[in-house]
Amino acid sequence: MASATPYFFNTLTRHKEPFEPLEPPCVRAYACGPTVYDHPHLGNFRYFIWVDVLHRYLRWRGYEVELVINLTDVDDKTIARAAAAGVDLPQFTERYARAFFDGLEALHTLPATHYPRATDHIQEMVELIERLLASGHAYRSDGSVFFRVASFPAYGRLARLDPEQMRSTERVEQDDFGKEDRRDFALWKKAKHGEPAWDAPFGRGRPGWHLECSAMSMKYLGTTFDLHLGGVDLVFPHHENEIAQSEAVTGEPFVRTWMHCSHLIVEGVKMSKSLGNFYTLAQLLERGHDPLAIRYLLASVHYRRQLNFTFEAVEQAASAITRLRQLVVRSEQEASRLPQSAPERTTQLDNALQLAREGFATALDDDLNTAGALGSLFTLVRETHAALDDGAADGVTLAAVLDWLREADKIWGLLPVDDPLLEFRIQHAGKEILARGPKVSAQIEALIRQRAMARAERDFGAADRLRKQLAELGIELDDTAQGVRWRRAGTI
RNA sequence: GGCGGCGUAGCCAAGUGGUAAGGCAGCGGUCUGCAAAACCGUCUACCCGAGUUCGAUUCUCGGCGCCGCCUCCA
Repeated sequence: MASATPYFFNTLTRHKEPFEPLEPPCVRAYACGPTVYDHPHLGNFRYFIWVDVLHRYLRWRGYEVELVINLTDVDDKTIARAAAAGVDLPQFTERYARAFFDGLEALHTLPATHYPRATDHIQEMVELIERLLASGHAYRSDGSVFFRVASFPAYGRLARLDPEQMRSTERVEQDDFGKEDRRDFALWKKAKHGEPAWDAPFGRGRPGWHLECSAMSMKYLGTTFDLHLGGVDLVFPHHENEIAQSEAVTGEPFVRTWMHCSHLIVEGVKMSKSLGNFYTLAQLLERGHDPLAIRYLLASVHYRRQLNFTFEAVEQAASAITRLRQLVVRSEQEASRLPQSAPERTTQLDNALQLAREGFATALDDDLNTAGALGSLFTLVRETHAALDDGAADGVTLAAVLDWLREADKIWGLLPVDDPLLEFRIQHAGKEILARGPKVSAQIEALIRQRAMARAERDFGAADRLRKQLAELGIELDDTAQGVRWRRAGTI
């Protein structure tokens, strides 16, 4: 692929900036991961799909991406929920870590390089705290340790918050007791009875939430790295605090580009349990929604725009995927029998391909404009169908289209991969029929053969009965000019 | 109260200082034994008001509506 420069919107500067990794071709990225205290919901996956598309885009652009997604497995919520469930914390969090990974798999995300867990990095966090204490950026108070925000003048730069105003906030939290300044935040929380705790030189306790991300990101990616990703809600205080504690320790810039994904709303309103419109991925899959339709929908809206999730839109997404796959299926069927030289009139399809390539790349390079890229992609889909209908396509150009669609799909992850195909020819009643589809049982294969023969005899009554019989077995048939194609119901 | 985002056809959603991608749905055709897919045609959009401009959906201001952040929620 051409080596155009991506432009990303950097929350730090609030501008789109050319993205140049510190040490190309390597890109080091950290994405704030889930707190594993419940089944991940749609909003979580909107974010993780975005991370995945960004990951795939960077690889597609030729970068070697080191992606770290952490799991928060110790915090107020995990502790409280585990206690309520009467389960050990590790056992409890493992349950939801599993649910998280299951969801990622169902949605066809590429694996990250590391999935570190907070509880496996207590030592790294303790070391950071010791260094912060030694340099005066942190202080002990009643068994806990707090970060001294006043010692870090750049505080508030990411979130664009006025430090003076923050100081005068009325809100009082339980953990605020013992702070020098309202803005200070906990690095280490004093052990409470019955809660998980670790020994540390400054007292037994557990880490504050923000610290884990500093510890794990710097451990795996270095003290300065390229990209740090999160949901918009994390801009403040989480990321602001990460910057403060990390840069206070290292004296170096922590992250070069901060990117944040907007939230998802459902049917036009905020997703919340009290409104009854709160959905986990597992719930949607149980309802029979196609995970890839969900993937498509979540990926098709620009990440900085609030995404309005509707059930109608999921169905529409499923249709859109079908359209894309239909073209791939058709092209595969027709490519080999088309002339392998390019007659002049195919320049039309070739032009369409070039336009699609350019439009697609340009859109993605512009702050990962997925909707724009899909526009280019589907324009080519239409043009290719039209060229095939008009007999204006040659095998070489069509193969190039097919190659490009597969290349583009490295970002979307919607096309079936290495789906084993079964193919056979039936010669009957003076006709030869090609049949192809995914692997099926011998019984189903026999029915498909029978029906093909019935059709060759023009015994359509029998053919329709067999079609119906196969439908009951979950197999649908498409009769095309190139032969019969079967597929599992609901797939393409 | 402070800060920010959004408002494009029936639905989802790009984009642009010179009347606007794409997907889905609708309608009318073509093709098809049936079914599906596909193709062609078609319908329909830039929240309201003022301003800047030769010209604004695109810039500015105001209004309305929706959403979010302001210490642990992706």
